[in-house]
Amino acid sequence: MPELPEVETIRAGLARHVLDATVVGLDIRRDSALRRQDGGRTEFTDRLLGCHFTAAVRRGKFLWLTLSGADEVAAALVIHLGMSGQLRLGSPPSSHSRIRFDLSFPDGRTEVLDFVDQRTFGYVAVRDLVPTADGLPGGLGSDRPQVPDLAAHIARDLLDPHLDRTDLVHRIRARQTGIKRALLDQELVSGIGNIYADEALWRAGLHYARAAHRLRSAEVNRLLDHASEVMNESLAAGGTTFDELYVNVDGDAGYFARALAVYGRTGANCPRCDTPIVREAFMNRSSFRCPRCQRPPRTRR
DNA sequence: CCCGGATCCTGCTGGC
DNA sequence: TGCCAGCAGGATCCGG
Repeated sequence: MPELPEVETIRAGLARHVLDATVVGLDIRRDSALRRQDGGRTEFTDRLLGCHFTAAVRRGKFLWLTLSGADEVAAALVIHLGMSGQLRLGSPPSSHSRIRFDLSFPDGRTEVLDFVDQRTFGYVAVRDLVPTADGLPGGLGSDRPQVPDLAAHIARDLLDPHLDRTDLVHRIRARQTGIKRALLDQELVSGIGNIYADEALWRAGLHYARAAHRLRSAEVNRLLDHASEVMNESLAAGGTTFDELYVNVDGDAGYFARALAVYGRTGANCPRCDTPIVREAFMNRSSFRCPRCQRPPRTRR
């Protein structure tokens, strides 16, 4: 399940391997992978063929390759991995490959880039770039103040040097909802998914249902520090690989799964106090927590 | 406007 | 052994 560290690992891989590559061929194997493409496969093909990639950029879980070519409008190939999307370079054919990109490099070398996606929540699309609301760079990997229209509503993430932390804390505390729901809201702060939300809450000793507006600024700041710390640690380990639905562009797994304290560890002992970790349904998904380190809030009546 | 629940999808797993 | 319910969860859509 790619969250910020996994998407960033993939972005860095693309930045290393496909910049300056020209798209010389496309094999669209499943139309639904283009469901966010205006004009469908025709427009996708027309806008992409002959372009080359100029930068690999990321904001939260959104990834894009900026394009240079015949198109007069600034555009990018937007990639959202959903929950099982992968980008693979020079990998053997996969039955879950949705789009294949034939790339040609200035030195004459060729390579195939595959968008692989088992559970099909991911998508790719060529979209226009629009100015950022704050005039600051659109994401990690580019100095241009532009983002794809599709990602214009997505907030900056915790690894973004232009994130306004004071404003973020203020906006989280203005929410009439539980703290985990706020952490997962990509319009508040992007990049955090179920895994890193649970890990950050465990590190901070907070229950997922604690009311966001009842937390002190210092508590929210501490929680965000933990979230950014756990994601940086994961990034250093190449991300979290559970069930092989996440690998980097070279097909390698990440090693952070072994460092998780609570996520997916039902019945295992809390690393801090040895109490068995519990799993609970919350927001239509699983939440893992230590029942001792993360006590439920008293319900108001 | 804000909040929260339902929904899309596929493949694997566990229970009977 | 075979079948089927349940589970995994990104973002988005819609109703209250």
